[in-house]
Amino acid sequence: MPVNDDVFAALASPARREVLKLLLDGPMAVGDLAEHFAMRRPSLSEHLRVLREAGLVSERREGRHRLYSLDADPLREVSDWLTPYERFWRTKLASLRDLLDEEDL
Amino acid sequence: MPVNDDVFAALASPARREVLKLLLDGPMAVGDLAEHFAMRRPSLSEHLRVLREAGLVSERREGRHRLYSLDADPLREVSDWLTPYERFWRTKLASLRDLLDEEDL
DNA sequence: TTGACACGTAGGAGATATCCTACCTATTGT
DNA sequence: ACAATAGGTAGGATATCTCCTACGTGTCAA
Repeated sequence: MPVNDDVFAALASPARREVLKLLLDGPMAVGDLAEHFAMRRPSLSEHLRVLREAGLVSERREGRHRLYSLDADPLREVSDWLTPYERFWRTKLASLRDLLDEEDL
Repeated sequence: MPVNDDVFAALASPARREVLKLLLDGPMAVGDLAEHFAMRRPSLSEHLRVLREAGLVSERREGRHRLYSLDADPLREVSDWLTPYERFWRTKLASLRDLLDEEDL
């Protein structure tokens, strides 16, 4: 139930978060993903490996392509991890709204 | 509005996530925080610096103590960042429920 | 005012991350 | 069968992380 360290570590890289974002539009082959990055493909492959090992993406072979798709379960765990912190920003928002309400007088 | 890279980088360390967890119970001095860790204090100071620069904690000097408190705003941004991924686990949960419903026949 | 306390900073060692080039494997089209 | 395509692996250079010890700074208490 606790979030695996690998998930937070995987999310620490902007390139890997960008991969996840691209996969929001559906499965994508490595070559198509690569077009969105300045790095060489082997570097992207490494990022994909990190994402795979964190359980954030999965791979399906389709002919000579490899389609990567989003696996969001670990992100749900991150969301759960955030829960105890919610009240800390809820109260901030409440204070702000109170402030705005006063302004409205 | 996008999450700063520093926030995800800060969250990548289990020690730093543990600090955030401890601060859920309220502001704490460095010495009290240190009791929960095997590392030496200078290492903890470094982690606190990373958290500070990510805007996740803030420091208040109280006599010769320094009280650290949680600053959850960046975590709200992480929560916002997660939003587009929600439907990916929502549908998973829905599918699971459908499956269970069928089992119940 | 002087010693003890609470922390931070400096600097360095070792591990890990991130990028690269070169090369290997598997699949497809001809 | 063979060249081209898609993508991974190997290995290395450099940067960054994470920990350490040693030391500096500010504050309090006697």
